[in-house]
Amino acid sequence: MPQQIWLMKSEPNEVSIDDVLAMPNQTVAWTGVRNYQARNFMMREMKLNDIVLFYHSSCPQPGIVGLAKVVSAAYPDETQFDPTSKYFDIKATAEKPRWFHVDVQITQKTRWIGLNELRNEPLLSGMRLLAKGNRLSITPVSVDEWRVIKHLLNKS
DNA sequence: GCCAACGTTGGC
DNA sequence: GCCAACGTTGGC
Repeated sequence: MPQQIWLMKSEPNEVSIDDVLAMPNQTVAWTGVRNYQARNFMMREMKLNDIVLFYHSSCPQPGIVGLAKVVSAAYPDETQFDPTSKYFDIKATAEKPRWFHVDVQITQKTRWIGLNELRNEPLLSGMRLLAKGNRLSITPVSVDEWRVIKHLLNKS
């Protein structure tokens, strides 16, 4: 499968792009996903070196704040086994883990492209992120949408 | 804090 | 398998 592009949401009060930049290798284990569709994207469709748009959600300035890439295959999310974690899942076992995730490495902090700016771009009207009622924390981005976003990034 | 929209759970 | 009730997401 050719390289794909993804948009991944993170809440900056949990893990901001600056938090990730401060981590070893600027890499974060994308734990805590508890939605099957988002999990399945990571388990079944993500490939090494896929491009990731790093998005801040549930915050005063929601939007794209950086670029990243997928740097691991999917593996079991340790937080599902930890009773003290808010992501603990009592139905998950080491033999049959429920939740998997990849590791993501920041490649570039970019300017902020706010939700409004994305919405105001007609060429992005089909973006899954912008679909009415979308709540998925991981959404695919088409090659055409990626091209438009790269263009936006090159503007001031 | 509100609330629309969606996903999950569990009784039947 | 249906679907009501409940929980979560996330922008505003």
